[in-house]
Amino acid sequence: MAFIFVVDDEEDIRELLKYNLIQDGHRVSTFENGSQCLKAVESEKPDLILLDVMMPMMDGIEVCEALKNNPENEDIIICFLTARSEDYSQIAGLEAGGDDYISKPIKPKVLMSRIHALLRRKVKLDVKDVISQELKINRERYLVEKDGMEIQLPRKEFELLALLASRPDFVFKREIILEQVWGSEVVVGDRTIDVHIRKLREKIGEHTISTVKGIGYKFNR
Amino acid sequence: MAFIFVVDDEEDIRELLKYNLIQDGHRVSTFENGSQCLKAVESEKPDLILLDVMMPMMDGIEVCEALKNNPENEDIIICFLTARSEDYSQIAGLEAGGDDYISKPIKPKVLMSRIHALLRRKVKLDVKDVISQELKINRERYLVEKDGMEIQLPRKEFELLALLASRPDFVFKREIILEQVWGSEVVVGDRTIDVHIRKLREKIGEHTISTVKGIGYKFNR
DNA sequence: TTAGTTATTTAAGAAAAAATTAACAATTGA
DNA sequence: TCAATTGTTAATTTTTTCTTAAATAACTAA
Repeated sequence: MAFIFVVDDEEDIRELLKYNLIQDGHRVSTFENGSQCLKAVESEKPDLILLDVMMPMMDGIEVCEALKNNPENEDIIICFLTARSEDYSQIAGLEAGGDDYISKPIKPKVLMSRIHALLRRKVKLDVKDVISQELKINRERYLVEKDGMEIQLPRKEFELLALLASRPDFVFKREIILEQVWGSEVVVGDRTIDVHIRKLREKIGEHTISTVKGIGYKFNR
Repeated sequence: MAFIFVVDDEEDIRELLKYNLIQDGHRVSTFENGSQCLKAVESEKPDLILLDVMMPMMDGIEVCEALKNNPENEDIIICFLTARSEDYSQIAGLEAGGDDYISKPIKPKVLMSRIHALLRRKVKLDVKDVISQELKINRERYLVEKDGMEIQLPRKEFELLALLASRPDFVFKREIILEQVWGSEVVVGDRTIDVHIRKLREKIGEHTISTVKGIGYKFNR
């Protein structure tokens, strides 16, 4: 579902978080300090980093700043882990680029609902070509390859397809689709999605996208 | 993207720069003093050197002079790193052959945009002729060869073509085109791109460049 | 089965984006 | 400096894409 880094100097916390996150279907890497994490980010970018604020050597805020200084990392969601005793206003006020914070002691249910909320905002597909059976999506070239044939899709159709294909089999709710493809400000009706779905199905095959009534649509693997 | 040397006596600075440059896709070698750097230049020439001015033993200006004494190194871009307290006029006045300077403390974003600007100047010089089917682009001579016929293109048209042709099939967004061909400071309208595209198509053929509505343009392989 | 809800389909019109044209400004070079 | 070339803008037209509306079909649950 998502690729998540956990950075905390205490092993217990790392294990707790890892266990819960994996249960929830995510891929997880843990690090016991900031520099390990930064190094790892160079080779593979996670979707989200859970970052302890209080750590020896390099604190979470520094790690966050180091990350956010690089535009390539702007898509990574940072969520701080703070001890309850720490000053919230301080955390909230730091403009280091964090997206949220969760205070310890960590309640797994709270953690998970926060993570879900954060990931929902993201979903911004990575730039790599998503490949799925006889269908290839090339984000750089803005085109779709179906059985070797190149198909040019209009912008919205392309983005819609790219979104759905970013997580095959995952059902995207209509609201999420609107949020991701149209953006939160723009207000368009639900029918608009249908029409685009229809055009997509015409172009890339009826079976590739299926409807989940009452919920939304999904891309079939 | 480019091969960059970093010369600074402080390890922290070296690491910071290296980290950011690598993130940006460059190949980086670091040196803690001038003579190490000079020796390395003999075996492989970098595209750009980030050179601290204040260093024990041999300062950055001496290094620069030593480099520029050898005509073989004239293509290497030198960018000085200076402490804020140092006298700018002194730096600016030194005719040692530096191309730019960045003052400490270094803000990675500033650094990167400078580096981009410097490299943009360079890339134009040393990228060899891009060849694509019956079309050859000669960056040194600023002309295009179409079916053996030489076509002289105006500067902007040439740069636009050269940019698109540097990555055939890749869709360049309008904003990127503006950034690369016109530069980030200059503000020109989107229609300007259209007009240049049109002139290009007239001269080198309609099919060579295609439009991706809502996104930008691409050069067809 | 049937009412109620939700999705599909179609066609048409609105909106957005790009192409085109022509005129004007800036630059260059003689 | 003047003429020619190059670059930019503005206005208009054309094309493409997006959205809506309305009728129909499909599904769901009582």
